[in-house]
Amino acid sequence: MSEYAGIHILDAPYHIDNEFDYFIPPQFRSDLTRGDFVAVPFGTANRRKIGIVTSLKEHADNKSVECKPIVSLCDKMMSLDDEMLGLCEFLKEHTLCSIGDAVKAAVPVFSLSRLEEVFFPAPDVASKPDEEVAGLIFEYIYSKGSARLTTLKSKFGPATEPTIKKLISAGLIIRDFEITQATEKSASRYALAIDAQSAKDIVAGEGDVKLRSEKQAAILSYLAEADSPDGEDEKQLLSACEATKAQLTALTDKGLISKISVPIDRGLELLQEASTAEPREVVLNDEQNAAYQRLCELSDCDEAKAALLHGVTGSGKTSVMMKIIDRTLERGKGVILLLPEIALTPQSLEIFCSRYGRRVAIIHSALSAGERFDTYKRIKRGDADVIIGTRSAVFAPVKDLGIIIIDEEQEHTYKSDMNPKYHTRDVARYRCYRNGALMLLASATPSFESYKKAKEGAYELITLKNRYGGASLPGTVVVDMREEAKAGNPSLLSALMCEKLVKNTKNKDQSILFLNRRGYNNFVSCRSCGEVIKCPVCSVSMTYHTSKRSYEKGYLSCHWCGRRAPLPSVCPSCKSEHLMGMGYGTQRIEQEISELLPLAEIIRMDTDTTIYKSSYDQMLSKFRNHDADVLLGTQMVTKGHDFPDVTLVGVLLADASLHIDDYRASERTFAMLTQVIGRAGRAKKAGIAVIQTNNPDSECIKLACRQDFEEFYNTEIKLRKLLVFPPFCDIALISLSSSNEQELLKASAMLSEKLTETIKTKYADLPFIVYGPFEAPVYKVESKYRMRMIIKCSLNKRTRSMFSELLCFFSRSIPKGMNISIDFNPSNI
DNA sequence: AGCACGCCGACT
DNA sequence: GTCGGCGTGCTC
Repeated sequence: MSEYAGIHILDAPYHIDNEFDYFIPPQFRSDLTRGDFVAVPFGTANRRKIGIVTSLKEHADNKSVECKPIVSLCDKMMSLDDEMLGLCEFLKEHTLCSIGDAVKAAVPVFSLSRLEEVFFPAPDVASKPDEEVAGLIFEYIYSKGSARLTTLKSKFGPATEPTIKKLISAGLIIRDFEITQATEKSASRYALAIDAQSAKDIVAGEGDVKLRSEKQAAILSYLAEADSPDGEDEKQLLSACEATKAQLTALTDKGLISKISVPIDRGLELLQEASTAEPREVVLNDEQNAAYQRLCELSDCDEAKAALLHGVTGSGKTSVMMKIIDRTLERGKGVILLLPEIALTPQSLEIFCSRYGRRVAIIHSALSAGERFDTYKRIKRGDADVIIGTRSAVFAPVKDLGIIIIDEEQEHTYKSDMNPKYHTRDVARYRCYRNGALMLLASATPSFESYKKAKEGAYELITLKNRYGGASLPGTVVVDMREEAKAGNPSLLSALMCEKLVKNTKNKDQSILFLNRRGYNNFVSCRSCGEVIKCPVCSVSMTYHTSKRSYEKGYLSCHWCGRRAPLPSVCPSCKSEHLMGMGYGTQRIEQEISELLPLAEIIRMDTDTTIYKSSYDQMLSKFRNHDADVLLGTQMVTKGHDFPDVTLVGVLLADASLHIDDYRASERTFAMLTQVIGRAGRAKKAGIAVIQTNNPDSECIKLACRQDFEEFYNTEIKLRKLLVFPPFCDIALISLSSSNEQELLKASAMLSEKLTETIKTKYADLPFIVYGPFEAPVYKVESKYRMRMIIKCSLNKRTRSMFSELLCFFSRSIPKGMNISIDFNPSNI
């Protein structure tokens, strides 16, 4: 029986994330296995840490140090099986994260539980310390029996830690650790507890309550101005009023405002109701049936396979998916179905819940800690074998996995941008490989990486060319907005768009308008000096938003940090009064349409109107029930919902996303246009799509109008090859960030030097193309400056180990407050 | 990350 | 002469 265990510490930083050997006390030897979680002493202070057993061995590898013993075993329930442990090791190697980061992604509880320091009074203490603070702290611990460090710190301030050290060395108290569950995620919001008018009176000094502090008055007047029953977010409120939490507390105590705690759980109760609906019968047409038969062959052989289901919008991919899920379940195997967050609506879930009932488990980012853990256990017990969720659901511990389906495969939300920076596709491929399962990617506009692989035969390519039920693609009209401008139309709504909207509404048909820009005015600039108002902590301009439905009053908002500020009355730089809002957002368009169609019901759907998932769902059902005529919004309106009565789709700025500084700009634009155009004419009624653009000659826009993915791919892929961009190479993005600009510049120079040196010496045989260091496209965010380097290379074991060395070197030598990260094939450049 | 060891400046 | 600054190096 093994006497030693190799262990990875869960919260180790990357450069010390090695296997450490520990002695296994005899009582643990019989049931300790790889993948178990244990508590171990670590470091000179022997602080208690949680670790995971990654190997068992007869002898310790390092003979020069004595092994410390394992302290205790965690519940076996949590232990990782061989597949999951392997996955963690895979993630460490492929994304340069620590084992701990990978474990936290795979087992949600570990990201939510922490070790906390607790103090107990030592037995047989004769006298309390005579020094004042020490006496107070000691007495507190003594009277309570025990106390956590965090509690003590908040009660006794910065002197706490040194004092505690003294108390420990004097033998008066004992230190221990306990594992605590992090508290439920909730956001604090504040609303007026009195009516807006009385609040305004108080601010003006006319009310029955007198305010001493100007900041309190500012808060009160801000809330009175907004006057929203949902209240205002604490963070935004504080930054807008430049106030502190104490002032909010003071107002709350006076009874003038009230605090609302909103759990960041966005209403899942809708799902339970959904499961009572009658399951819909699935009938496949010939083309769908052929696709299904092919998938069955791939799935039935129980070998790891991958397929790409490429079907035009409306071709009925969902039905094929449902059939193959049925089939997989019949064969006694588990299913994971992944959807982009935005497509995870009660309507889309209802289809699956009604069909598979209690076997379904739903996982998404907004689950509370408790729900997440319950779901995890339910799946692990085998009580749920149809897992539906967003990217983190790819880790669901399903028994006997048979298929992983990734719907809307090209969506960039499948790439994580936090550690571990994995792509869902890669995790799915690994898991399918381990389980002999089928990975099925589905999309109308696949990513270039996947489509290339499919064409080369690495994935089985299955195509659905026809729309289901004979529905026809909408006719498309491209409007040249430059001509509109020449003709003196200052609006973002072309004459044609207006005409179609009016006609459509008159006919009681519905319309969808898509504009990928929130707010009222894009930015505010001064007509005298040309200055644009920028966010004080980010290097971007602020967007003007209106409050509620009055188009008069509004505020400035930074879309990068969320900061809000009132609109100044004079230009901050030249004091001129001629400030003007420029550029159009959804709010401005909403106003124009309501003037154009005074009787129509308009729904505006963007992040501002959908703070809660429930409001998003309500809007969609309202539109579906034909209780509204126009649905106007950002990305959200483009996603897979069937609205049979929609006959007009308008894209207001088709080229807006074409000019962003990313090699995938046209790929994304094409996908977005294809999707939104596909929203029209889903049923018997014929539809039309009006595409407004300043770039009517763009091939991307023309091909999207024809929904000709094949042609678009063929053209664009040549360009990629010529310029050497993915999928013909890999991209590594190294980012450095710090609030100290001087230090950052120094560090990035050092990084560049070190990188150049490394690839010229030890890795001279490998091709690397290095760009930078340069400033990130948005150089400053929340007062942190960001530099980056981009490296084109071909990822393999050796290139990854080059980056790993670099990351190790920097993560131990960079100053405090600075951050380095390496992202392979990032979703945004 | 956290903690110890270690070598130079401003204080009783 | 000491207290304490943070540079460097290690953690089974």
